[in-house]
Amino acid sequence: MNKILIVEDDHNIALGIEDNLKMEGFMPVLAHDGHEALEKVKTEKPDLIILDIMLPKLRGLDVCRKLKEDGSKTPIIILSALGQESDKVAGLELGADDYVTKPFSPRELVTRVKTVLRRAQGVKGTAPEAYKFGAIEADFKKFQVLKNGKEIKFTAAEYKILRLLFANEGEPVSRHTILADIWSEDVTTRTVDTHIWNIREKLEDDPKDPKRIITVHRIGYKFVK
Amino acid sequence: MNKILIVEDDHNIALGIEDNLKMEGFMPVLAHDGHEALEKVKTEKPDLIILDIMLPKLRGLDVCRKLKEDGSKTPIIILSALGQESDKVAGLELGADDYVTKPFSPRELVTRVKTVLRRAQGVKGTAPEAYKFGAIEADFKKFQVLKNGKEIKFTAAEYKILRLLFANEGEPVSRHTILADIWSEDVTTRTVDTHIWNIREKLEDDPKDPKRIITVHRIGYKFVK
DNA sequence: TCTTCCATTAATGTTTCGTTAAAATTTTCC
DNA sequence: GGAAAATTTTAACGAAACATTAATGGAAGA
Repeated sequence: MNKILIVEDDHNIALGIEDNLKMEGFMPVLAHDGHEALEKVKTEKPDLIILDIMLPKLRGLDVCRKLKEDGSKTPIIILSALGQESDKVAGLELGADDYVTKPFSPRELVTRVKTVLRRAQGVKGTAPEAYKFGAIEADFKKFQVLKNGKEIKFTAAEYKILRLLFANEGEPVSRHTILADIWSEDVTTRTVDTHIWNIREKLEDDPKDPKRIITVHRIGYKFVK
Repeated sequence: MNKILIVEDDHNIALGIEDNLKMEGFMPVLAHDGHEALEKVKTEKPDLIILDIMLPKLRGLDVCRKLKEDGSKTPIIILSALGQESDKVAGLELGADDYVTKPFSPRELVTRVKTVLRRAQGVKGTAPEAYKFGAIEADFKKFQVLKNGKEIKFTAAEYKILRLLFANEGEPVSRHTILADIWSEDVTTRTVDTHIWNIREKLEDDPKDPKRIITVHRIGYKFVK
């Protein structure tokens, strides 16, 4: 069973994450600041670290850097609020394996944890983080989507949906799956439609006649090359 | 008769599967989370495991991994929702023998169970949700059917009927079975006819003289290569 | 021949989706 | 901390897609 170190100063968030990971069968361990984090990495030897980038005493990025300096191979998922984009990118460059932006749904975090662990355990066939389809290049690690070499700006929600659709290229993803993965279940269905509409406006040549983000009536949406 | 372990947290789905397997002469055993599953594998020694990938406590993939680690040879069929492609792929690579995407028809699952059991003695090789008959290629996970390389658009209901017929290729499927499988309860019989008609219009070279979707008088319809 | 079952078409009813605007919320910036 | 900006969510309505019913004639089998 996988042990997961949660480095998070906000107690409520930490407990929420802990509960959700427990329910999924993981063994969570808590640390409230950077120093405690480094200590517990040694004593607990977790399989994965969930690291809030905004920490007291020692900044999350410093924790990340320190671990890598020490030669740690433990995968890291960064938690960051929006508007810390430079921090996120910096974190990824320091060797973080994934990021989750606040606010996130428990489900989303669990999905990322599973994905990163699977990847760390060397199972092939997992969704990559960079895609290139026709005129579109997407690198979700860099928060960057290019169309004909020009950057398209997406909002956080749009990124999350887009990444989900890309990861399931060719296959429809149901509204329900999108909702469950990205929100905590209880959002009106139409919200997804609106986001899809906005994504199409930015991504498609002709949003009225989409070629990439295809509606599969009564089933969901799918992304095609 | 063969003993089959159903690992599924949703009670209704579990009972539905159980009923259908019983009717086909199998001996179903239930487990509703990952820990119980591992336990029952030891105590019950099933011939096949039907495993929902989304489970509380212990993730389906971990159950799968754990079994293989323990050297279990018991075949596994994975149940997964739409849009969890990466999980499905990972599952197959972890040694699952087949997967079925929710929502599935009971009949289809039974067919898979039989196929996997038959295969368990002899040759290996997965034939999941994709079929190729003559000029027709069907990929139900992509919701895509090609005829001579060109896509034919089917509605959701048509897909379900088609998938049912394909899964029972060569054997007639009764109207009653179609109704029971695709609609929960009794709809007017004529509805099926209309859908069959529409499918023929799209699939057949000459809908008036069908070669693929054959009427078996007083019995039902069958799909032939 | 007679009855039952099926094909076929059109029409009606229902659900789902696209689209827009505006309200609510969150984030940014001062 | 508070105003402004950006984003997310809700609501609403029309349009499109789809499912179902109904009705008629024709084919198959007893």
